[in-house]
Amino acid sequence: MGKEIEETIGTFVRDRRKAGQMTQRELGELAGVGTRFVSELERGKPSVRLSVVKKVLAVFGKSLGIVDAPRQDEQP
Amino acid sequence: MGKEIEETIGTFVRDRRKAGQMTQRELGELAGVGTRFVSELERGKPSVRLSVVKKVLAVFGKSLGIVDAPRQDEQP
DNA sequence: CCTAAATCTTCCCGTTCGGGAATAATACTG
DNA sequence: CAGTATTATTCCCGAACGGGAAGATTTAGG
Repeated sequence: MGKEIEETIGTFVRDRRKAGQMTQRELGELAGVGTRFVSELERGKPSVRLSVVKKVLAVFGKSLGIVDAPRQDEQP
Repeated sequence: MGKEIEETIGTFVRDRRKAGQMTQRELGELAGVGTRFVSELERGKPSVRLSVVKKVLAVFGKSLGIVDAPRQDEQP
């Protein structure tokens, strides 16, 4: 089935951060969040605050939006 | 400029809830969250937990996803 | 209008998030 | 390998979330 949004966000953030040659600390400073949060976010921590996630995604020109829920019976 | 995601979520949830003839309490029970949270979510509370928002959106077959950030200089 | 339902607000309060620092574990590089 | 940079984990702790209930306020109907 589809990846959870937390995993999607984590993967996205890590990929973009690496693509930009940034360390977690640098990204944290840019986003105005702590390094521990960046680490946990990238690893898919399930319960995070929307407002803090937004700050990180904003660094990459992204935000959150409402999308169709992934189907339960999807093919891998 | 573009609506903030919190406002978008709030409006979406309220519209869909009304369309389904539900009260906030009924929606809360369906989603497994408190009525006060439903109220605050619908009114765009900025700092909410991703995991709890997901539970509410799931009732309507929706989830959250990464989208392009709304431009700052957009037309209304 | 008047009433009842629905929503909003406030309260107390347990839970947990997130910052910062320190430490451990992992990944790079020469 | 060794030595270092980066990342993960743990700790303490203040801040904030979210539940439930009670009380105000708004809305909807008759």
